[in-house]
Amino acid sequence: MPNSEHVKLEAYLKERGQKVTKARKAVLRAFMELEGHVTADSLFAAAKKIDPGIGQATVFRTVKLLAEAGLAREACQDEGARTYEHAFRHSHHDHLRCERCGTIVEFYDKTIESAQEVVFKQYGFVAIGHKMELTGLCADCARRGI
Amino acid sequence: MPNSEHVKLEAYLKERGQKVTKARKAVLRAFMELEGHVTADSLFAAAKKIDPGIGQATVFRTVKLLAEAGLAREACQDEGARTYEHAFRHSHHDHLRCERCGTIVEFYDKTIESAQEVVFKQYGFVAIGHKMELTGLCADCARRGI
DNA sequence: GTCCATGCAAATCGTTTGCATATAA
DNA sequence: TTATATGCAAACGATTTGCATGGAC
Repeated sequence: MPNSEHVKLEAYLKERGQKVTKARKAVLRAFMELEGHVTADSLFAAAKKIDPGIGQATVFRTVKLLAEAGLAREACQDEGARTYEHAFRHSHHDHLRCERCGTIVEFYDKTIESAQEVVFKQYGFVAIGHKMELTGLCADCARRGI
Repeated sequence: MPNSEHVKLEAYLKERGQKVTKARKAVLRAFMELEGHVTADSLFAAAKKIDPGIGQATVFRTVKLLAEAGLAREACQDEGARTYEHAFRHSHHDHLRCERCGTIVEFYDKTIESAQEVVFKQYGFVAIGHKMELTGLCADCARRGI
C-alpha cells in the first residue's frame, strides 16, 4: 500500500537514478511506525522486524537518504546518539528539554520564528533553517527540587 | 601572572578540595589564548606548546572542569567534535552559521531571548539555558549562488 | 548486463576509563 | 603523608568505509 511518503521517496530516488530497494522500503516503513526522536539504533531494531536480514550500515545510509529526501530531519541533541524526527507533513517546531528527567516538549512560537527572520536579514544571510533547544526543569522536577 | 580566570579557577578548585596543577594551568592558559570555537584537539595542540608532556585525556578532563567552573561553555554543533567557547566575562550569544563556507557569526537578539522566557513559563519550566543555531547562506556565498 | 545497493567486518573518530605513578597539599 | 591528578594505552560507542556479492533496472 503506497502512501505519500513512499511516493515521495520513490520520486526522489528515480530523479537521481537510484534504486527502490527492499532495504530502503523497510527502513522507511520502520521510520514511519516510530514516533518522536529516533536513533539509528532504534530504527535498526524496528527495521529488522520487517526485514530480518538488514544490516546496520544500510540503516545509517538510508536514514541520511531520508533526510536528504525531506522525509526526516535531525533533531538537536548534545550527547549520545544522533536522533531524527519526521519531517514530511509535520510542521516545524523546536524543543524544550528537562535536564533532570529528559522529557522533551515540542513547541512552536511565532514570535521567535519571526525574530529569527529579522536576524537573518540583519546579517545579510539567506535563511535555510535553525535548531533551537531550550533547557530547564519541567514542572514536576522543579517541584521535587534539584 | 595571575589573571581573573586563574583566580576563578583556583577558587573553584579550592572550594571543592581539588588541586591546582601544572596541567590544569596549562590548559586554562591555552584556552584563554584561543578564540572562537575550540575543539579538545586544538586545545590539546595548544596546551602541548605550553607543557609538552601533557596527555590528551587530561585535556578532555580539564575542559569539562573549565565548563563546570563557568569559564567555558559548550557551543552547539551537530557534526564532528564538540566545541567550547569562552564563558567568563563573555556575554551570552547565539550563532548564525553559513552552510556553505562554515562562517560563524555570533549575535544577540533581545526579542528572541524574551520570547524564550515566555515559552518556559507557558510549559511550566524553570529556565536553565538554551542553544540556538540559525543556518543559512552568508551574503558572499549567496551572491555566488548555490 | 550494467550499475547501484547491500551486508559484513574492519576502520575511524571522538571520548572515556582503568591503572600504576607522580605530585600538590 | 595522603588524597587527588596524571599520562598512557586500552576500551568504548557511534558512525563510516572497503569490498565482494546481490539485486533492481
